[in-house]
Amino acid sequence: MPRGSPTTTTQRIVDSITAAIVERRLMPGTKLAEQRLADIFAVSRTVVRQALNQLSRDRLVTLEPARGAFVATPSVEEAHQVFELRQLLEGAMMRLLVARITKTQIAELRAHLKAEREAIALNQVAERTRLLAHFHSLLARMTGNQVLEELQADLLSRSSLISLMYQSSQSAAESSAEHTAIVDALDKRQMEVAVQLAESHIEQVERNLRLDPRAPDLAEALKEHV
Amino acid sequence: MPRGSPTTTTQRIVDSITAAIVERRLMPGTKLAEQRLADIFAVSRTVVRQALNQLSRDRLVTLEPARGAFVATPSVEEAHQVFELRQLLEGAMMRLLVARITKTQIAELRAHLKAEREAIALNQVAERTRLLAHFHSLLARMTGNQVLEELQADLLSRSSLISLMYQSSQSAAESSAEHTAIVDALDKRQMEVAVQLAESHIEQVERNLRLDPRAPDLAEALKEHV
DNA sequence: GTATTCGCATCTGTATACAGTTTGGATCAC
DNA sequence: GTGATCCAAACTGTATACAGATGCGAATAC
Repeated sequence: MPRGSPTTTTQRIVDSITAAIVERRLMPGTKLAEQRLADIFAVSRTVVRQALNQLSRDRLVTLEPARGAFVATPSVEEAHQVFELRQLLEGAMMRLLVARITKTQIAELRAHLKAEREAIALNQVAERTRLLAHFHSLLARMTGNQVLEELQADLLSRSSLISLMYQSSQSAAESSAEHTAIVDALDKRQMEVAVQLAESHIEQVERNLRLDPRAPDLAEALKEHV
Repeated sequence: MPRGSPTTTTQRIVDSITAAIVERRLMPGTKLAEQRLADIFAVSRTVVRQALNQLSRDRLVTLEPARGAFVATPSVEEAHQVFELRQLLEGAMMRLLVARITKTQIAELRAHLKAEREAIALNQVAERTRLLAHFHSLLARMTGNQVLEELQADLLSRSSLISLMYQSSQSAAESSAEHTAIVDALDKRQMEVAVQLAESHIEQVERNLRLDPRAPDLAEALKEHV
């Protein structure tokens, strides 16, 4: 059981804050004061600090010495690096999956794709966002490599923070179509096609971000000196 | 500055324990009692606990509820997954590096290779082990992707723990020769050759481990029930 | 002699207390 | 009226205190 024990108090708080960040209820740069969180979760600052430390290792929170914890504001450079890594990783995952994916797993993916399309058709924004990200979790899980799966989970939550910071102009329908193409290639065991599709999909996701250096850097300059 | 601040007290302790584990001064399974560490480092248990939490996220230490912290004893399965991920990742790194590595970097790698050979010739065991691992850090750094570099650092320390748990029968000279072949391929921009060499190198490292399921599983069974 | 149970010592998990730093505002000088 | 300085409130970082759990050993029953 590599991943932390069932549901310790600290983990509960980590999960709660993670969800709040990913679901855009906490915006990047928001200060996370220890005492306030302690009051909210009805625990002592000790436990809150542990949670904040974990979140900082996940890069969802940055800790500034003697100043406190803030929801992370990933730089353009970091954003690019996260997506570059995802591109490498998901390409590599395709090579694994073409060799070892089962018919059952393909069916599971197809069911997921259907759910994606439904959420898109019904215009359920939160749900479709969740599903579009979850597709990538599924792929990682299907490699059967838990270390890889955990890494992917980290990268996905960071991606999520990045996407909400540099709003994406990507069409959900387009994304879902790309997912479908990837599953088709996997189903037909077309390795190079799958790799190519997976890599260009991530590239597409990145390209659709507003990675305009001006706005975010201004925000960061602000944060540094105010 | 993604990586934690310069040298906080906590980080000092994390680094110290990490070094102790990697340099085989703390064997897998060793109990890390909080008060003893607090005495050794002349700090309170609060700080030690923070360090242990970080180490547990790096998978170098496992925390058992109400029982304490222990130097991790990675399972055969986990070992395999770490190496599988490294194989994917380093293969992918080659694709990046063939495209962007500079002559200066190649020269740096060649200098490193020379140092490897010297340490091997002089039979400096600790130094040659360090250098053989550092080669992989260098490759990661040269991608210019800091997120990737940090991931690689994590995987390398885990690999180090794994190697000392399942002693490697690998010849250092052979490893170094494989490193040289990889650099040659990068120098000549032979992408597929470099990828192939990098992947088979990691495979070779894994194959040379005593991944005998009996011994370690027995040790773990022990740990669970005694 | 073996096995089981009870109790004490030790250790972890959490809360609280205290010291040092940062921050924001008010006061004062100009 | 504008700017700098100083002070107080608030917050972080660390240590300590306390409660609960664990584990080991002695004592007892069989």
